[in-house]
Amino acid sequence: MVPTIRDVAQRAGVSISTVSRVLNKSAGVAEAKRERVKEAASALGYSPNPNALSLLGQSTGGIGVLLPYIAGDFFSEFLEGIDRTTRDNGYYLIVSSTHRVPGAFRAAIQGMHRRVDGLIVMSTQDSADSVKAWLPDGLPVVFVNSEVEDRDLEVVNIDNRGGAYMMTEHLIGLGHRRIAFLRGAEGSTDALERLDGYRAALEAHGLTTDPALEFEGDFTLESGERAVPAILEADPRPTALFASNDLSAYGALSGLREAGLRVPDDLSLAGFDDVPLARIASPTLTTVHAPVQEMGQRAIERLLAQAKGTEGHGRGVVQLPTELAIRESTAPPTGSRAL
Amino acid sequence: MVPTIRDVAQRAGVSISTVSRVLNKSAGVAEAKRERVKEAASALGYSPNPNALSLLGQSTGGIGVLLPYIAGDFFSEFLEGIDRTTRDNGYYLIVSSTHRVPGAFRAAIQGMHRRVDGLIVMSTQDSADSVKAWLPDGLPVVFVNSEVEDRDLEVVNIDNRGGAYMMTEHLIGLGHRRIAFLRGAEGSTDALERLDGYRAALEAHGLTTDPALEFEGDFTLESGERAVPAILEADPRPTALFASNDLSAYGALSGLREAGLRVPDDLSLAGFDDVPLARIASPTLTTVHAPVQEMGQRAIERLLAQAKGTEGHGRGVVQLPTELAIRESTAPPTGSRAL
DNA sequence: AGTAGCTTCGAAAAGGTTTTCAATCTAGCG
DNA sequence: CGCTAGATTGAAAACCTTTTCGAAGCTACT
Repeated sequence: MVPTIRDVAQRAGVSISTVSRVLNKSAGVAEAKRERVKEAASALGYSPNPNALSLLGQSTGGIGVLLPYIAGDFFSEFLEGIDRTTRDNGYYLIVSSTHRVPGAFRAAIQGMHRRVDGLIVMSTQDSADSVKAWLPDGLPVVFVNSEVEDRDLEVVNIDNRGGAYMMTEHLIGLGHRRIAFLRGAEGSTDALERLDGYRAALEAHGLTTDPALEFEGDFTLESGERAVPAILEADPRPTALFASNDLSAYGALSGLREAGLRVPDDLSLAGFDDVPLARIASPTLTTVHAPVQEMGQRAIERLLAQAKGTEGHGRGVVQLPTELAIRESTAPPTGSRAL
Repeated sequence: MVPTIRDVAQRAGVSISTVSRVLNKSAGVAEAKRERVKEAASALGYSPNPNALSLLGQSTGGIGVLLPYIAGDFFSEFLEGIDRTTRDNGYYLIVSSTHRVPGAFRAAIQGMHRRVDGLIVMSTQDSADSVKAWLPDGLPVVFVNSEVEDRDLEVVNIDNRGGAYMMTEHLIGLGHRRIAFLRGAEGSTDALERLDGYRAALEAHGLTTDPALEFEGDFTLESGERAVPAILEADPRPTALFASNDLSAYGALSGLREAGLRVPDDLSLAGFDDVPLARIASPTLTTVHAPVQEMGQRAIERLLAQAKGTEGHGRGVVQLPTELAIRESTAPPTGSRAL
């Protein structure tokens, strides 16, 4: 059986109050007893029952993380970023994924209630404001990669719009005029913001946005593969494809290869996220570098600050800047020249 | 404030015992009161405080997962496999990673103690038997991908040795005679078993193992890249490279390309794991398919069975079979012909 | 020497729940 | 009508810890 404070007290010949006092370094206990208690505690390998602590209203020591998925570079990198900082601060991580199932969010929050001191929520489906409504009052929360209206919520976002804008400009700069876009998952905020950046850049450069150039996708490899035939049938055929994320870009790459087209010779291809393999697999992928691990770190830092009450400053939205990673998969369109 | 059972009792005009009885569907409560209690509970949005439950010695509802890392296809796929089954059974997931730091394991276990009903441990560093020693008695545990001697421990492994053996045979079958091996992380069990399978296959086919053909690596992209110069300097130069995992295989691929060599024309390349991109990125990678998600599922199923006491059967080691995924990156060596 | 004040420590409450035990009430049977 | 068995319900213990409160013992000052 696991030792309780009572066992320690008995072994040291003192009351449980004294044991508690010694172990929590509070007020005066005679040196002799203090020694005996310490000895007894370590001999028994005692550690306080965390449930009892939580029940007393002390912190639970848990940080909840709610994600759409766990697998995949994007989410797992993010988790990794959180994990380290969390543990360094003596917290542990409770993770749950929703798989974009409606209602799963609510259930997950319900389940984490009173088990965690704070929550990091990546809600790509519901807006932060609506999720906020299911949250218990007073629970510190940091939203990540989420759409938000209430300026009083803490949010750490990646600058999706800016990244997509830059990438589109890069393609335009290479001389592309018909640039197709492979959309992300329906209802996802990232997907929308990236699309938005793409459109804005086109318009800023005097190119018209064309719904016929925006193809359905959902961030998966398969969706990238599936989209290729339709893209190739567009008339006139686009000279570049900007995919909403790297994974679907690779899917498209596979589909293009099957169709006998070469990248970037026949078609330029760009992604978003900068997964580790993007700079390795051939052709190396031009993409928008998203600081995912950093996003995790920032989120957890702000959450801990909030939980410890040392907040006050810094409410609101943080936009982490993205960077272009220009690699082999983009080039000037055949028969034209870059400016 | 969050409602407690007392609030429900008050609102329904009964004692807390009655509320508890109604909510736990135990013995007879008059129909009228039963109704009133149910109504009050749902009106208040009451749910029992999980800490109080845990304190009573009931289950905590938590399942702990200890991994070396979280990021990366291998680990995150594994987590994903666990996550779903866990949630479907009403448990939640506590995740911690050790980053292969010595001692981190012990600390993590300490932290999870009494917060979880069971543990899934992927210990690539310490053997399962030695980890078992730090575990609290009576805590259900399933080891995963771990070396084990004690036949009474529950273990779910991937057949690393068999997979590496098959892959090596595949390369030999193509006509390769000098097959280099890129080792995995120092001290990792997977790494050792895969190396073992490679060596065994060589010997079984009358080829001598040669330490000069076994190159240092640690499962990372970078280590694959770094190893290339040494591999190319080996005399005579190997005609095939079998990397301990896909990631380092891609690293090697990048290094090879930099050196001006083509895969598989100048050198065949094989990996292990079968990450999603392996069948997409060019050239598609010949690799050993490891059923990682399934491993997660099996582990959690056996753990839950153990926790619920419905075990009895099935102690011991389960080896999940691996399969060859033959793709473009392997071919007969130049100037020779396959049998 | 008596007492005020401090140090040291134990008893007990609180936190939320389940479960056991005891009590009350009702209905049925003789 | 009286008694017993069964149904229904509430009080209280137990889980483990921290913290408040109060008591006891001691020192030092008047």
